[in-house]
Amino acid sequence: MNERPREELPSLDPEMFDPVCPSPLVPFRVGDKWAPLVLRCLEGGPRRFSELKVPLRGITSKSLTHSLRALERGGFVARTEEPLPEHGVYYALTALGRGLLGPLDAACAWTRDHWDELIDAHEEAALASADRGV
Amino acid sequence: MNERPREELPSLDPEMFDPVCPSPLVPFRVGDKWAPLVLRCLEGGPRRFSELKVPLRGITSKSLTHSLRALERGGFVARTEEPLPEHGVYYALTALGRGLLGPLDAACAWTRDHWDELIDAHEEAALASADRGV
DNA sequence: GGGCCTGGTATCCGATCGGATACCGGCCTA
DNA sequence: TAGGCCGGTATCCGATCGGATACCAGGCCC
Repeated sequence: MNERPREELPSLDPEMFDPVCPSPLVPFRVGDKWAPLVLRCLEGGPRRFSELKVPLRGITSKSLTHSLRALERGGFVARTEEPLPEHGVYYALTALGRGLLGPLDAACAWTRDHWDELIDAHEEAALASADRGV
Repeated sequence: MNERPREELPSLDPEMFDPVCPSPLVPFRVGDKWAPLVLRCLEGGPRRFSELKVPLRGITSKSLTHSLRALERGGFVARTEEPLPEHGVYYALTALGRGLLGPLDAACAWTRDHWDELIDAHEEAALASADRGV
Protein backbone atom coordinates (compact mmCIF):
# COMPACT_ATOMS: atom_id res chain seq x y z
CA MET A 1 0.00 0.00 0.00
CA ASN A 2 2.85 2.35 0.84
CA GLU A 3 5.75 1.36 -1.37
CA ARG A 4 8.79 2.42 0.54
CA PRO A 5 7.90 3.38 4.06
CA ARG A 6 9.05 6.93 4.72
CA GLU A 7 11.58 8.27 2.32
CA GLU A 8 12.30 11.79 3.57
CA LEU A 9 8.99 12.19 5.33
CA PRO A 10 9.19 15.46 7.27
CA SER A 11 9.07 14.97 11.00
CA LEU A 12 5.99 16.02 12.90
CA ASP A 13 5.76 19.55 14.27
CA PRO A 14 5.85 19.26 18.06
CA GLU A 15 3.42 22.18 18.20
CA MET A 16 0.98 21.01 15.58
CA PHE A 17 -1.77 20.95 18.20
CA ASP A 18 -2.88 23.90 20.27
CA PRO A 19 -2.11 22.95 23.88
CA VAL A 20 -5.18 24.81 25.14
CA CYS A 21 -7.74 23.64 22.63
CA PRO A 22 -11.13 24.41 24.24
CA SER A 23 -12.55 21.10 23.09
CA PRO A 24 -15.35 20.86 25.67
CA LEU A 25 -17.36 23.18 23.44
CA VAL A 26 -17.05 20.89 20.45
CA PRO A 27 -20.08 18.62 20.16
CA PHE A 28 -18.34 15.96 18.06
CA ARG A 29 -16.18 13.03 18.98
CA VAL A 30 -14.29 10.68 16.71
CA GLY A 31 -13.14 7.61 18.57
CA ASP A 32 -11.63 8.27 21.97
CA LYS A 33 -9.91 11.35 23.31
CA TRP A 34 -6.72 11.08 21.30
CA ALA A 35 -7.99 9.33 18.17
CA PRO A 36 -8.59 12.42 16.02
CA LEU A 37 -5.13 13.77 16.84
CA VAL A 38 -3.54 10.45 16.03
CA LEU A 39 -5.35 10.36 12.68
CA ARG A 40 -4.02 13.83 11.92
CA CYS A 41 -0.49 12.73 12.75
CA LEU A 42 -0.77 9.79 10.38
CA GLU A 43 -2.18 11.87 7.55
CA GLY A 44 1.25 12.49 6.06
CA GLY A 45 2.42 8.90 6.13
CA PRO A 46 3.43 6.07 8.46
CA ARG A 47 4.82 7.04 11.83
CA ARG A 48 6.47 5.19 14.64
CA PHE A 49 5.21 5.06 18.20
CA SER A 50 7.75 7.44 19.65
CA GLU A 51 7.27 9.82 16.76
CA LEU A 52 3.58 10.10 17.57
CA LYS A 53 4.28 10.98 21.17
CA VAL A 54 6.01 14.22 20.18
CA PRO A 55 3.06 16.33 18.96
CA LEU A 56 0.73 14.54 21.37
CA ARG A 57 2.51 16.29 24.19
CA GLY A 58 1.88 14.72 27.53
CA ILE A 59 0.22 11.54 26.28
CA THR A 60 1.31 8.51 28.25
CA SER A 61 2.45 5.30 26.59
CA LYS A 62 -0.61 3.62 27.97
CA SER A 63 -3.05 6.08 26.45
CA LEU A 64 -1.31 6.06 23.09
CA THR A 65 -1.18 2.27 23.02
CA HIS A 66 -4.82 2.10 23.98
CA SER A 67 -5.87 4.59 21.34
CA LEU A 68 -3.82 2.91 18.62
CA ARG A 69 -5.17 -0.53 19.52
CA ALA A 70 -8.72 0.77 19.31
CA LEU A 71 -8.05 2.34 15.91
CA GLU A 72 -6.47 -0.94 14.82
CA ARG A 73 -9.48 -2.95 15.99
CA GLY A 74 -11.72 -0.59 14.05
CA GLY A 75 -9.65 -1.13 10.92
CA PHE A 76 -8.60 2.52 10.68
CA VAL A 77 -4.92 2.05 11.37
CA ALA A 78 -2.47 -0.73 10.52
CA ARG A 79 0.50 -1.70 12.66
CA THR A 80 3.57 -3.14 10.95
CA GLU A 81 6.96 -4.15 12.28
CA GLU A 82 9.64 -3.18 9.81
CA PRO A 83 12.87 -5.22 9.66
CA LEU A 84 16.26 -3.57 9.27
CA PRO A 85 17.31 -1.06 8.16
CA GLU A 86 14.09 0.94 8.81
CA HIS A 87 13.68 -1.29 11.84
CA GLY A 88 10.84 -0.39 14.19
CA VAL A 89 7.09 -0.40 14.58
CA TYR A 90 5.13 1.72 12.14
CA TYR A 91 1.54 2.85 12.26
CA ALA A 92 -0.24 3.91 9.07
CA LEU A 93 -3.75 4.82 7.99
CA THR A 94 -5.71 2.17 6.15
CA ALA A 95 -8.02 3.16 3.29
CA LEU A 96 -10.89 3.16 5.78
CA GLY A 97 -8.92 5.31 8.18
CA ARG A 98 -8.06 7.77 5.46
CA GLY A 99 -11.74 7.93 4.62
CA LEU A 100 -12.42 8.91 8.21
CA LEU A 101 -10.49 12.12 7.61
CA GLY A 102 -13.35 13.41 5.43
CA PRO A 103 -15.99 13.49 8.16
CA LEU A 104 -13.33 14.63 10.61
CA ASP A 105 -12.51 17.59 8.40
CA ALA A 106 -16.22 18.32 8.01
CA ALA A 107 -16.68 18.31 11.77
CA CYS A 108 -13.70 20.64 12.23
CA ALA A 109 -14.98 22.96 9.52
CA TRP A 110 -18.46 23.09 11.03
CA THR A 111 -16.99 23.89 14.42
CA ARG A 112 -14.84 26.68 13.00
CA ASP A 113 -17.80 28.09 11.08
CA HIS A 114 -19.97 28.17 14.19
CA TRP A 115 -17.29 28.98 16.70
CA ASP A 116 -18.69 32.36 17.68
CA GLU A 117 -22.17 30.93 18.13
CA LEU A 118 -20.78 28.12 20.25
CA ILE A 119 -18.94 30.60 22.45
CA ASP A 120 -21.98 32.86 22.75
CA ALA A 121 -24.33 30.00 23.60
CA HIS A 122 -21.91 28.73 26.17
CA GLU A 123 -21.53 32.11 27.86
CA GLU A 124 -25.25 32.75 27.80
CA ALA A 125 -25.87 29.39 29.42
CA ALA A 126 -23.28 30.16 32.08
CA LEU A 127 -25.01 33.48 32.82
CA ALA A 128 -28.44 31.88 32.93
CA SER A 129 -27.31 29.20 35.34
CA ALA A 130 -25.65 31.89 37.46
CA ASP A 131 -29.01 33.69 37.59
CA ARG A 132 -30.87 30.61 38.72
CA GLY A 133 -28.37 29.18 41.16
CA VAL A 134 -25.78 30.43 43.69
CA MET B 1 -39.11 31.66 16.27
CA ASN B 2 -41.85 29.06 16.05
CA GLU B 3 -45.09 30.97 15.63
CA ARG B 4 -47.69 28.67 17.05
CA PRO B 5 -46.12 25.77 18.85
CA ARG B 6 -47.35 22.53 17.39
CA GLU B 7 -50.49 22.76 15.35
CA GLU B 8 -51.23 19.20 14.29
CA LEU B 9 -47.65 18.04 14.54
CA PRO B 10 -47.66 14.28 13.96
CA SER B 11 -46.68 12.32 17.03
CA LEU B 12 -43.36 10.53 17.11
CA ASP B 13 -43.10 6.97 15.89
CA PRO B 14 -42.34 4.81 18.92
CA GLU B 15 -40.17 2.64 16.67
CA MET B 16 -38.29 5.36 14.88
CA PHE B 17 -35.03 3.98 16.28
CA ASP B 18 -33.72 0.48 15.76
CA PRO B 19 -33.63 -1.13 19.21
CA VAL B 20 -30.51 -3.12 18.34
CA CYS B 21 -28.46 -0.46 16.62
CA PRO B 22 -24.87 -1.81 16.62
CA SER B 23 -23.49 1.58 17.52
CA PRO B 24 -20.18 0.38 19.00
CA LEU B 25 -18.88 0.12 15.44
CA VAL B 26 -19.66 3.75 14.70
CA PRO B 27 -16.60 5.93 15.22
CA PHE B 28 -18.54 9.19 15.67
CA ARG B 29 -20.21 10.73 18.66
CA VAL B 30 -22.36 13.83 18.83
CA GLY B 31 -22.82 14.98 22.40
CA ASP B 32 -23.62 12.22 24.87
CA LYS B 33 -25.23 8.86 24.33
CA TRP B 34 -28.78 10.08 23.71
CA ALA B 35 -28.07 13.49 22.17
CA PRO B 36 -28.20 12.47 18.51
CA LEU B 37 -31.50 10.65 19.02
CA VAL B 38 -32.96 13.62 20.84
CA LEU B 39 -31.92 15.91 18.00
CA ARG B 40 -33.67 13.60 15.53
CA CYS B 41 -36.82 13.67 17.64
CA LEU B 42 -36.84 17.46 17.64
CA GLU B 43 -36.24 17.70 13.90
CA GLY B 44 -39.96 17.89 13.16
CA GLY B 45 -40.80 20.56 15.71
CA PRO B 46 -41.04 21.24 19.44
CA ARG B 47 -41.72 18.26 21.67
CA ARG B 48 -42.56 17.84 25.31
CA PHE B 49 -40.54 15.82 27.77
CA SER B 50 -42.90 12.87 27.94
CA GLU B 51 -43.25 12.85 24.18
CA LEU B 52 -39.52 12.41 23.79
CA LYS B 53 -39.48 9.42 26.09
CA VAL B 54 -41.64 7.39 23.70
CA PRO B 55 -39.20 6.74 20.83
CA LEU B 56 -36.27 6.81 23.24
CA ARG B 57 -37.51 3.54 24.65
CA GLY B 58 -36.06 2.72 28.00
CA ILE B 59 -34.46 6.08 28.69
CA THR B 60 -34.83 7.15 32.28
CA SER B 61 -36.04 10.58 33.30
CA LYS B 62 -32.63 11.27 34.72
CA SER B 63 -30.80 10.47 31.50
CA LEU B 64 -33.21 12.46 29.37
CA THR B 65 -33.05 15.45 31.71
CA HIS B 66 -29.28 15.25 31.73
CA SER B 67 -29.04 15.02 27.97
CA LEU B 68 -31.49 17.88 27.43
CA ARG B 69 -29.71 20.10 29.96
CA ALA B 70 -26.40 19.49 28.21
CA LEU B 71 -27.93 20.33 24.83
CA GLU B 72 -29.43 23.45 26.40
CA ARG B 73 -26.09 24.51 27.85
CA GLY B 74 -24.52 24.06 24.44
CA GLY B 75 -27.18 26.27 22.89
CA PHE B 76 -28.55 23.50 20.66
CA VAL B 77 -31.95 23.15 22.29
CA ALA B 78 -34.27 25.67 23.91
CA ARG B 79 -36.62 24.88 26.80
CA THR B 80 -39.86 26.83 27.10
CA GLU B 81 -42.76 26.51 29.48
CA GLU B 82 -46.00 27.11 27.62
CA PRO B 83 -48.97 28.56 29.52
CA LEU B 84 -52.50 27.29 28.99
CA PRO B 85 -54.00 25.97 26.84
CA GLU B 86 -50.91 24.24 25.34
CA HIS B 87 -49.63 24.13 28.88
CA GLY B 88 -46.45 22.15 29.45
CA VAL B 89 -42.71 22.17 28.89
CA TYR B 90 -41.51 22.18 25.31
CA TYR B 91 -38.09 21.49 23.88
CA ALA B 92 -37.15 22.80 20.45
CA LEU B 93 -34.04 23.03 18.28
CA THR B 94 -32.33 26.39 18.12
CA ALA B 95 -30.79 27.57 14.84
CA LEU B 96 -27.46 26.23 16.07
CA GLY B 97 -29.05 22.91 16.98
CA ARG B 98 -30.66 22.63 13.59
CA GLY B 99 -27.28 23.31 12.05
CA LEU B 100 -25.92 20.37 13.96
CA LEU B 101 -28.18 18.08 11.94
CA GLY B 102 -25.99 18.65 8.88
CA PRO B 103 -22.83 17.09 10.29
CA LEU B 104 -24.97 14.47 12.01
CA ASP B 105 -26.47 13.47 8.67
CA ALA B 106 -23.01 13.45 7.12
CA ALA B 107 -21.73 11.14 9.84
CA CYS B 108 -24.71 8.81 9.40
CA ALA B 109 -24.25 8.79 5.64
CA TRP B 110 -20.54 8.03 5.93
CA THR B 111 -21.27 5.19 8.29
CA ARG B 112 -23.90 3.72 5.96
CA ASP B 113 -21.55 4.06 2.99
CA HIS B 114 -18.75 2.23 4.79
CA TRP B 115 -20.87 -0.17 6.77
CA ASP B 116 -19.54 -3.32 5.08
CA GLU B 117 -15.95 -2.21 5.54
CA LEU B 118 -16.61 -1.43 9.19
CA ILE B 119 -18.11 -4.88 9.71
CA ASP B 120 -15.25 -6.58 7.84
CA ALA B 121 -12.56 -4.68 9.74
CA HIS B 122 -14.23 -5.51 13.01
CA GLU B 123 -14.52 -9.22 12.25
CA GLU B 124 -10.95 -9.38 10.98
CA ALA B 125 -9.73 -7.71 14.16
CA ALA B 126 -11.74 -10.19 16.23
CA LEU B 127 -10.14 -13.08 14.33
CA ALA B 128 -6.64 -11.64 14.67
CA SER B 129 -7.02 -11.18 18.39
CA ALA B 130 -8.41 -14.70 18.66
CA ASP B 131 -5.25 -15.93 16.92
CA ARG B 132 -2.95 -14.07 19.28
CA GLY B 133 -4.76 -14.63 22.53
CA VAL B 134 -6.85 -17.30 24.34
C1' DG C 1 -59.82 14.45 48.44
C1' DG C 2 -57.90 10.93 45.71
C1' DG C 3 -56.53 9.67 41.79
C1' DC C 4 -53.98 10.59 37.57
C1' DC C 5 -50.38 12.80 34.32
C1' DT C 6 -46.35 15.83 33.78
C1' DG C 7 -41.70 16.98 34.56
C1' DG C 8 -38.75 16.32 36.92
C1' DT C 9 -34.85 15.29 41.65
C1' DA C 10 -32.09 12.41 44.79
C1' DT C 11 -29.31 8.45 45.68
C1' DC C 12 -26.80 4.59 44.76
C1' DC C 13 -24.14 1.63 41.93
C1' DG C 14 -21.24 -0.62 38.55
C1' DA C 15 -18.57 0.20 34.30
C1' DT C 16 -15.60 2.82 31.74
C1' DC C 17 -12.14 6.57 30.85
C1' DG C 18 -7.99 8.51 31.23
C1' DG C 19 -3.85 10.04 33.88
C1' DA C 20 0.37 8.89 37.07
C1' DT C 21 3.79 5.93 38.08
C1' DA C 22 6.63 2.08 37.82
C1' DC C 23 8.64 -1.40 35.37
C1' DC C 24 10.54 -4.29 31.39
C1' DG C 25 12.73 -6.96 27.40
C1' DG C 26 15.02 -6.39 23.01
C1' DC C 27 18.29 -4.18 20.47
C1' DC C 28 22.14 -0.86 19.30
C1' DT C 29 26.09 1.54 20.38
C1' DA C 30 30.11 3.13 22.89
C1' DT D 1 29.18 -4.43 29.69
C1' DA D 2 26.79 -0.46 30.47
C1' DG D 3 23.74 2.77 29.05
C1' DG D 4 20.41 4.41 25.87
C1' DC D 5 16.33 4.31 22.95
C1' DC D 6 12.15 1.82 21.49
C1' DG D 7 7.74 -0.02 22.31
C1' DG D 8 5.41 -1.15 25.13
C1' DT D 9 2.86 -3.64 30.03
C1' DA D 10 1.04 -3.57 34.94
C1' DT D 11 -1.13 -1.33 38.66
C1' DC D 12 -3.54 2.09 40.93
C1' DC D 13 -6.57 5.91 41.28
C1' DG D 14 -9.97 9.55 40.77
C1' DA D 15 -13.55 11.36 37.63
C1' DT D 16 -17.22 10.68 34.72
C1' DC D 17 -21.06 8.04 32.47
C1' DG D 18 -25.16 5.99 32.46
C1' DG D 19 -28.71 2.85 34.43
C1' DA D 20 -32.02 1.45 38.48
C1' DT D 21 -34.84 2.83 41.86
C1' DA D 22 -37.31 5.82 44.68
C1' DC D 23 -39.48 9.90 45.48
C1' DC D 24 -41.94 14.39 44.69
C1' DA D 25 -44.53 18.90 43.65
C1' DG D 26 -47.89 21.03 40.85
C1' DG D 27 -52.05 20.92 38.16
C1' DC D 28 -56.25 18.78 36.33
C1' DC D 29 -60.30 15.79 36.79
C1' DC D 30 -63.83 13.31 39.01
